Amino acid sequence: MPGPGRAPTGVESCDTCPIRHRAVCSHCVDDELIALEKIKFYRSFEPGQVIAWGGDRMDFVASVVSGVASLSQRLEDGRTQMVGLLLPSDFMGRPGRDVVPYDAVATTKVKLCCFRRAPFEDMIRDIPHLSQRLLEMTMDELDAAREWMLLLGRKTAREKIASFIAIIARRQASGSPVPMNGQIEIELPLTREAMADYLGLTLETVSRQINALKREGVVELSGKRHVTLPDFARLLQEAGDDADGGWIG
Amino acid sequence: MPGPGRAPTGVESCDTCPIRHRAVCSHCVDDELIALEKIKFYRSFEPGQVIAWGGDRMDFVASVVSGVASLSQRLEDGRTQMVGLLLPSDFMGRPGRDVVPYDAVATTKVKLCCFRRAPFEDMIRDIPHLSQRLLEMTMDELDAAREWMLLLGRKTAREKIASFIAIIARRQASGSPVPMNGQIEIELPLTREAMADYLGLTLETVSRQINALKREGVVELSGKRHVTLPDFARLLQEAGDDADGGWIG
DNA sequence: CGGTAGCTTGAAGCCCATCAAGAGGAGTGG
DNA sequence: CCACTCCTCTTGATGGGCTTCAAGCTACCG
Repeated sequence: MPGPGRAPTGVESCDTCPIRHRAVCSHCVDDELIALEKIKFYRSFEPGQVIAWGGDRMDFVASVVSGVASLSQRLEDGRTQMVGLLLPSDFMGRPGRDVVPYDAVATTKVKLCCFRRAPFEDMIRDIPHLSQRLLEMTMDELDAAREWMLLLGRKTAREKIASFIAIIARRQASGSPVPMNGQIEIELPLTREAMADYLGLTLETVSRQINALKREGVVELSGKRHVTLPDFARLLQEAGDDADGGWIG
Repeated sequence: MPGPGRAPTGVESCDTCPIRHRAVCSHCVDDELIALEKIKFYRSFEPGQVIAWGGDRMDFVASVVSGVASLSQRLEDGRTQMVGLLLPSDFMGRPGRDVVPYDAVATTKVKLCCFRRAPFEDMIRDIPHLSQRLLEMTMDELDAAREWMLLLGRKTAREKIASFIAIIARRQASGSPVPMNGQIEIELPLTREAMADYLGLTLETVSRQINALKREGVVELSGKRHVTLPDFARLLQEAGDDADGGWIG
């Protein structure tokens, strides 16, 4: 296991930050940003590295700058359910609570923009632009969690896999709507096992269903992780959602 | 189906409101409360009555004053998953969005304290006490949703039922921790079918598992809805959670 | 080359869904 | 009061989808 991810970074400015306009800081203006920059620092993590164990104290909150991290819960006997998938611009941690409730793990190389907890909590209180953006993002996460609950509770294994691929495609398109015609290329950011933990399945079932979709031409695989989608509408149909993907405006 | 639930209420004051200290308004002080009172009105709904259909415009947000309401998502073929269970003091609706993404249904007699959308959104912007409380509540809901995801994705039918009963017991204890010794009496606020929609099961499985727990003395039933818990620790054990119930500080 | 991590594939079995029938209780009206 | 209906819930029988257990495959790295 690699050591702690304290990054030996030089100075990095918010001006050139890739998530400047989507992260928790996106509504902030000049002096607010300067105040944030004073309490921020970067940390990097390697794939598989644990960012925080459930139950640990965590003395910072953070935005994901690049890479993918997951939040997981675990039952005593080891059964694991992923409950959050953090992509660039997503926020990690909860102001007002210093103990992490879930295991946070880097699933790819991850770079975090971290804010020390105490000053960040003060700023949440004092800077409406910050707390309002955090409220928006938390509500978006709640919507996503509820979509996810529908998947976990009611979809078949095949639908779960198709839904997952659709979710990744949409999030990698990042903002702009996914074109319904034309090829779409995506990179799965999770292992089969992590996908199983995301979807409430076993890794064997994940493998079987992915290969079933491949055999039927719904997806094409190059290597284990790279996926080509020849017909996104077909994928959505397999996912069991509405034609438009069931996304909530 | 009964008509719309516009309540012919007389004046009702926040001073005597049962959810005054837990709802979205709980941090508000004198003049803030007066401003809220100007835009509030009450509506009541009968069991089974639809509060809002998914896709509808909703021109208010609301706090649940009494009773229980549910939020549900539905796939095209009719499969239904409950994604929210709203008990007294819970908040309904999302500032900044006027279309409801889920079906909202009263599962018991429900009384809502409603705020007209537009002025409420202005107040969210202008009154930090309001937006900060809403942020807290939204984060609590997100935590609950994630606990729920673990249940949906990884627990057995038996564990789901035990977990559900434990959740209801805790929420009816409302704040104060559930005593681990002594009898606990609860009232199930849902039909078997609604429980099935909550838990990602069929109503037959719900019925079978409840009666299995009864046969084994984990719960006692009087009528269909009233439950006595002779040993709460035993119930938690059946739920598969940690000894303390897996609640996140 | 061996070792390991990630993935695929096969075989067997169990948990839960599905289909079906009936019991219990509340409300209605004769 | 009883017959009737409707709704909720219970119980039984059957089967399928997914898990579990097991083995082998592929790529990568020492």
